[in-house]
Amino acid sequence: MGDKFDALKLENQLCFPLYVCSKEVVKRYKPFLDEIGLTYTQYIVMMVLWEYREMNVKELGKYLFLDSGTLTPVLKKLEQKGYVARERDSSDERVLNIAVTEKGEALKETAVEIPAKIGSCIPLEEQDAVQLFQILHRMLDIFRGNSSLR
Amino acid sequence: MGDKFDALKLENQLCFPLYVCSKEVVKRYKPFLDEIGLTYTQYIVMMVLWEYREMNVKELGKYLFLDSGTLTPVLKKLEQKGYVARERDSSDERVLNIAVTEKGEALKETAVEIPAKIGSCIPLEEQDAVQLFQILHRMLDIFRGNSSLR
DNA sequence: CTTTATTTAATTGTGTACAATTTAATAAAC
DNA sequence: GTTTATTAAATTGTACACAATTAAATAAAG
Repeated sequence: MGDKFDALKLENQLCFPLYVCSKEVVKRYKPFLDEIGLTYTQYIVMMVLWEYREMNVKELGKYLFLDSGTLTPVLKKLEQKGYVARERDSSDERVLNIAVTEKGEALKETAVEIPAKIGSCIPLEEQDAVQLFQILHRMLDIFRGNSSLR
Repeated sequence: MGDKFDALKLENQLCFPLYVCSKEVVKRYKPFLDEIGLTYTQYIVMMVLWEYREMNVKELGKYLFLDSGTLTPVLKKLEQKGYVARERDSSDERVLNIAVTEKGEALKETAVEIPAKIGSCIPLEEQDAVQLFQILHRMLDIFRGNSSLR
């Protein structure tokens, strides 16, 4: 029937399955990311840079919803691995530009195989997957402040 | 049009918005959880214990998708705060039972207000929220191995 | 009964995440 | 031109999250 504490039950939350599904899906990426020696966070940073070639830390943070406290060590690690170059902007020394290196560009050729391999990591019917994709992207737009995109 | 690297674009991923939305929603819980002095992880542990009163670490981990490396320090913190009691099982000393204390039970009365306050943390139309809830719970069931529940 | 295998938590090490502060550089105000 | 405010990264501190290992207890096999 339900008592006054039903609202506190885990099964009635939207947040909890969101939190768990996110973690579980990311966890399923690991074997594939291990093959190219990247963590999930490093991977999404590289995805942005593969697409845009160069971006500063602030822009990267806005795009990925991560702050400098998270990005700084991740970018230093990617620099160590030789996939990105970190260089201060010549016209504004506060800005740090991150650019893909040739080695980083080469990694893209291996990485491009990953999304297909990973398809089965999200155990949903095609229909549900599409629905989920749309709803989450609508939410993302709102978080980005682009709610006008409907 | 799209090139051979389209699969690597962030906007084409399902995982990324899942990852971001999870973090952003949890972040929006913070002001409310601060009021009762709990972190999100501590909160979901308490939610299980408020419902079941007592559970051992292994069961708790299965329920929350967390391992002892995460739970041990969280449970010690909750014990410090006086909300739970940690006691070895008398019939099997390997098992650590976690039980809500009276103080923990008292906290429930304050916490019950939280879910309602938080409603607006997920910026979705009612219809989308219901859809999302159903899809994520289907996914959760599969992760739990209960795929037979349809 | 003793050796071996399994199970449960705890521990260790690495990598995020994020709030809050600090530092340096640039811009704005005076 | 100097003071003041703002901005961008880096740093610091706290709290997960998880893989891998360890330690202790129990169960199974011999």
